[in-house]
Formats: sequence, C-alpha cells, structure tokens
Amino acid sequence: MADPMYRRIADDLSRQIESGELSPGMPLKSEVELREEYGKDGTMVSRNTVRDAIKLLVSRGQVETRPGQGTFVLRKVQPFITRLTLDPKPGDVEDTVFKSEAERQGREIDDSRPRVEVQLADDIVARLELGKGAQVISRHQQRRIDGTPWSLQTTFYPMDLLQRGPDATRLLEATSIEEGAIGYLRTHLGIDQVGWRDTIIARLPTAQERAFFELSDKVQVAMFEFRRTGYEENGKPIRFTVTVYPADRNQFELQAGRVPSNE
Amino acid sequence: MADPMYRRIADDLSRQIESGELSPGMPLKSEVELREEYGKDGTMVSRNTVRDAIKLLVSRGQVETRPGQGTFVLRKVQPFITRLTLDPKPGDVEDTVFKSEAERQGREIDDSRPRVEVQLADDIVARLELGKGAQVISRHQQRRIDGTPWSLQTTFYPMDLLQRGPDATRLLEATSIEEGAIGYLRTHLGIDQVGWRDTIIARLPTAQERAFFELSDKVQVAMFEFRRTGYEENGKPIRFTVTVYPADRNQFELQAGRVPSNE
DNA sequence: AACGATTTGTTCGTATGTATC
DNA sequence: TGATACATACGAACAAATCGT
Repeated sequence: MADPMYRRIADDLSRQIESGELSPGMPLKSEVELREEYGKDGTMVSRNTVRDAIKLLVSRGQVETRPGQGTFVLRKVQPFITRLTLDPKPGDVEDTVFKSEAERQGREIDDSRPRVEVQLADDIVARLELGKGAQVISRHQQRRIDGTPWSLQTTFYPMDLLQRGPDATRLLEATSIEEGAIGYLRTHLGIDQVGWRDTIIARLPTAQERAFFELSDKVQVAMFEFRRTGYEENGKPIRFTVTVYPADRNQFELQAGRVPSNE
Repeated sequence: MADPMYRRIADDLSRQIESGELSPGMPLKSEVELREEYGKDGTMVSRNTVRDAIKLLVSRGQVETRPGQGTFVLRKVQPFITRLTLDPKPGDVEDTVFKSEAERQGREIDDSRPRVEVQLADDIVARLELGKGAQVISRHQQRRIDGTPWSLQTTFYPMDLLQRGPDATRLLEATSIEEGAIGYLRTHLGIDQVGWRDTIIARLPTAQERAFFELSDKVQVAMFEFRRTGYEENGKPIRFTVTVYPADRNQFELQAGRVPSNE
C-alpha cells in the first residue's frame, strides 16, 4: 500500500498499454467505469482520483484525452529520418542535401515564406562573436512535409553581412532563397561556409511549438533542437541556425567510417 | 482571458524564475500567500488552482516541492557535452574518445560492472542480420559522471562471435573490458569495426530509466537514445549498442568541415 | 521529548463550461 | 437537443512532513 491510489491506477493502466492489452487508438474505459473498476466492494473511487491517474498517463505521453469522446491510447507515427552529412562539399550544401534526402524518401517538402526581422539579442550576438549591442538579421521559416508540420528554423546573420556586397540586402527580403541560403551566400556574396558545429539538445516543446506542431496542450513529446554555427574560411561565424523538430516524427542518422549502404 | 487561471499563475511564476527574479534555491511563496496574491480584491484563489499551477512548474522541472517546507526553485545543471567523432581511426576507438573527452572536462567517470546475458530477442537479431531465433550476447552497463547517473548502455553481439577465437568468451564474463570493447574485439579476436551507423532518437524516459537517473515521477525530462550498429570490413554488423542519456544533463556536439577549435 | 503552527499531499465533494456525438 | 465526457475552478477534510518553542 505504499503508492497512493491514483498512482496505482495509473501504473495498472500503463502496464496494460505497454503489454498491448490496450492498443493504440483504443479508448480507455470512461471515468465512471474506471471509478467502479478500482473501487472495492461495489464502492466507487472518487472521480478526481481517477482523473489524477489519467493526468499521469497523459503527462507520460501514453494517452490523449479528447473532450466529449474519451481517453485514447496514442500510436507512434512513422518518423522522418534526416541523415546528418559530415563533409560539406561546395556543391553539396545543407539545404540541397536535405531536400534530396526527402525526395529519396518520396516526401513533399513545403517551406513557408520566411519572416525576416532585425533583432537585438545578446545571446545570439555572443554566438556570432559580435560586439555587445550589435544587430542581427533573423530569418524564420516553417517546414512541412506531406502537409504535416515538421520543423521550425530560425537563422541569424550578422548585420554587417550587408556590407559584403550589393546583393546582400536580399537577406532582408521575405522571399525564399530557392538555391539555399548557403549557396546564396557563396554565389552572391563570395562568402563560403567551410564548416559548422552543431549542438544537439533534447527538451520539451514551448507553447508556440506546441501550437505549430499541432501538439495538444497535454501531450508530452520531446523536441530536438539543433544549434548550428556556420564558419567561413577565416574561422569567423557567419550564421547561427536554431532548428526545432518534434521527436515523435523525426529521427536523425549519423554514419562514420565504412558502412554498408542502407538498403 | 484566453488562458485558464492556473496556467496564468504558472506562466507568471515561470517568467519570474527565468528572469532571475526568483533565483535557484529560493522558496516560492506558500500556497496561502499565492492564493492571496492572485486573488482579486482581497478574495483568494482556490488552493487547488494554485496547486495546479505549481504542478505545471514541477512538471517543467523548474521547481521542486518539499512536504512541510515549501516549493523551491531548482537550479539548472551544467550539461555534459559529448562530441560525436566522425572518423573512427584504429587507435582512437569510441570508448577511449569518450573518456578522454570527459577527462578534458575534468569529470570523473565510473562504469558499473556489466550485466551479461544471453538473449533471444528478434528485434535485436534483425539489427545484427542474424537468422530468426538466433541468440545474442547482451552486455548492460551503467555510467556515472561525478557520482551522477549519466547513461545506460546495452551492447548486443552475435552469439557466433564466440567461435572467432579462444578469448571470445570474455564477452560472457561480467568484468569490464578495460581497454574498451572495440579495442578488445580487434586485439583479441581480430575483428575490426571499420564504421558505424547511429540512429538518434529523443523520447520520454521509461519507469526504469526514471529510477536509475533519479528523476522524480513528476518531472518531465527528455531522453536521448542512440542506436549504434558497428560494422566490420566485409560490411557485416558485429555489434548493436543502445545508449540512453537524460537530456537535462547531456548534450551532443557535431562538427563538419573546417571549424575553429572550441576554446 | 512533546506540542503546535505551518506547509505540502491526498482524497473526497460540488459546480460550471465546452466539445462531441 | 440532450447525453456524455473532459476542463477548469472552487471548497473541505484529514494526513504527513517539517520546524521552532
């Protein structure tokens, strides 16, 4: 009797889900039925106790509650696998690699028109090794694959990139750069991204991310956050990109050394 | 008035924590005080509403409640950064790389004695491209860094590796292989891991993982899961490793191309 | 050691709103 | 439209942990 009632109920339901006794998409018993099931000798457990148990399952991401319908066991979706490439060849830039990878998997990518802003953000400025108070250009884009919201990306450029050439102001325009940002920097501004460093983080989504990715308020899904700093030849950072992917529909792949091809 | 009361309270407290107005270790106001603070015109918010707000903060890992004492702001832990190496050189094997990296950061690594089992697991067998019903050797290890539980790792080997040489049975012994598993395979069995493929997943922890990583039931933390298949020269998989890291204390770093050194 | 005050934990109840069928 | 089920908000009682007197 160590565990409180609501946790015992949660654990029991949890076990049924893990064992497959309750399969994805199936509704749990209604609150009233659960109150009866876990009450002893014909008595009923309190409604709130049952609800506390269900809250626990929801917070574990095992079930989803739908108002007016019931509580349902969640299913796992088929994840999109992004292959992290390791050698940035000049003709094989990030965006292109990503797109061809998606096409290889027969999926359709749809990028939103970027939202462009000029910002004063000291944490970003530090990443780009600029002076305190410096301004940065931010380009924010949403990506959908087969209509499903897939990733949110914000790229920051130092403001002084605009001095590098007459075409640089295009960075300020809210139009997609079709050829890919890295290719654009190289062909129009003569800026070559010769390498990058990623920091990979996993965390829970923010409220805004929940909204875009159509995650219910209550469902707990992990998020990948990639923070990529791109460097040019002289070792100076030229862009800082933060990309967020919901982990329920995204996985990443990494190869090293000699590995047989995938299929 | 879009957001419900309990979330407005949670967001307000959350903001105070993020801004540093409430610093780590400090107690929040007591439930009674919060009921007064967020009630209008001398009225009090319901105790349960305040408690719902605090529950939200607890689930985000921002605060911790201690019975009889109060609710306290948690501090963020300094994450351990693992650099994902991309070129497996013969003398520079995985384990060694990892350990020197830890030492570079001035941390102390403590690996448990491995738990070794012989298993019949079809999903693993498929990864190792063995026939259905084949047996695999599993070696399970726990890793702590500076006393804090840091990762759980299980490595699977095909059972027929035991035929490769007289020393192979050491894989069945519950002793750490000090030189690192990959080095052991090479020097004692002549098996060279020439490459690997990782699949990187983010998800929520299981009950067992919560227990080992000392995560409270109420805190929501994401987990990294790395699934690494190692291949030998002829392209056959020789090991399959699953490693789980809690994302609140682990990050990963990845470099490509020419990048300035870290500091 | 004993007690009371304070604080959080758990369980019960009620009421009202909203979404779905 | 009514019935059902979940979401939010409130109130109350008792338990358990902690701390100071």
